[in-house]
Amino acid sequence: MSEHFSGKKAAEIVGITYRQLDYWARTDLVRPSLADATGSGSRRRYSYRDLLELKVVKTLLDSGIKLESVREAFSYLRDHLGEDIASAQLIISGGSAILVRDDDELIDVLKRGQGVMTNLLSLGGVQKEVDDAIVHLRPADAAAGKLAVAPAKAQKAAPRPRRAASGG
Amino acid sequence: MSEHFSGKKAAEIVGITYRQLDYWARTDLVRPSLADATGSGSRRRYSYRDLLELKVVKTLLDSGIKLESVREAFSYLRDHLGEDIASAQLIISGGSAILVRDDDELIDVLKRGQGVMTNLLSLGGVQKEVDDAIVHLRPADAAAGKLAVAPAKAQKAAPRPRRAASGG
DNA sequence: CGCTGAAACTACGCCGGTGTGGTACGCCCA
DNA sequence: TGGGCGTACCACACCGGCGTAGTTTCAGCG
Repeated sequence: MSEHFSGKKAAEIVGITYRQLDYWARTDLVRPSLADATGSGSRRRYSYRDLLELKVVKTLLDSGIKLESVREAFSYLRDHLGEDIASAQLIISGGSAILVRDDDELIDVLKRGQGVMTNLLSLGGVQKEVDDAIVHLRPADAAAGKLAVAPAKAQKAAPRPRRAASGG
Repeated sequence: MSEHFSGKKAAEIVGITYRQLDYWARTDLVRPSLADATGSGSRRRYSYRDLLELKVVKTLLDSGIKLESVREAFSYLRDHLGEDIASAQLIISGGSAILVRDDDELIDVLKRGQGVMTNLLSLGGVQKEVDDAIVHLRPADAAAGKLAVAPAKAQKAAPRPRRAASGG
């Protein structure tokens, strides 16, 4: 029933316009992994994991990153991001990106990157925001706590929906 | 003779197109502080300090930051950036920006910013790059070391030389 | 099995940030 | 004071990333 999210819901939850969601899907940035659009009238179905990705994109945009850079960062993210999202730190710099799990490691990377611009994002916070938004936008029944569990599971069970990314 | 830089030279040194330099000057992002344009045929004169600002902008752009965010960051930078450029770390996040001088302070800020995107730049490296570029593009006479002094002064005038620009 | 509403699609426009190319104007030197 | 050259200016175009409006088509219901 509610393991998936419609396009509109997804947009609401992560705080973007439908137009953005649509554009990102078409241009291969974040596609619904449960059900892609198959023409006019069909329906996209976003997974919880997709919401996380959408939220990361939005967060990056809000912080002043160009969409182009976000695309490049994501080609890296998809390969290296496992289930343990909350504890990871994402660092992007131009076209490159790095994932860091440990705080000390993070500091190390920062010091090494002298002179080079570095963009940093704590993924744990992103996940929390999405969870909160889902609960807030819940139509009553889910407020019963059902979905408060599902997200935790979703990140563990999520297989990797691989789509053909066309170049970058 | 060489305390200032023409528009074209400035663009060369920092590695941007003249069109960008022109656009940025017109739109009030980085203006030549020694002599602004007063109409067609006039000449802009950039100071060394201006070069640093230009280079910071370019570095931010290269790292994937939107020009709009750069503008906002600079309105903060101009107020708070003193002489001690080399030891400062610039952190921007969307519209806000922070300057950090100390490494521990930096780490503190990063941890505090859980979930919020953070963009980080070490200004010391930027200065070094500019200095190198100036030397490399020198037409002989300046290679005599005249200008190698002026930049050095800028960073030495600082009250506390915390971290030398050697790292990078 | 047909209706209907929602969501995907299409077409068009806008704006910021630049590339290109041509023009006009000062600055410097003779 | 005039000539040449460097440079600012101007007009035009383009492209990405959307907003807006209108159209098409499917999903799900009765």
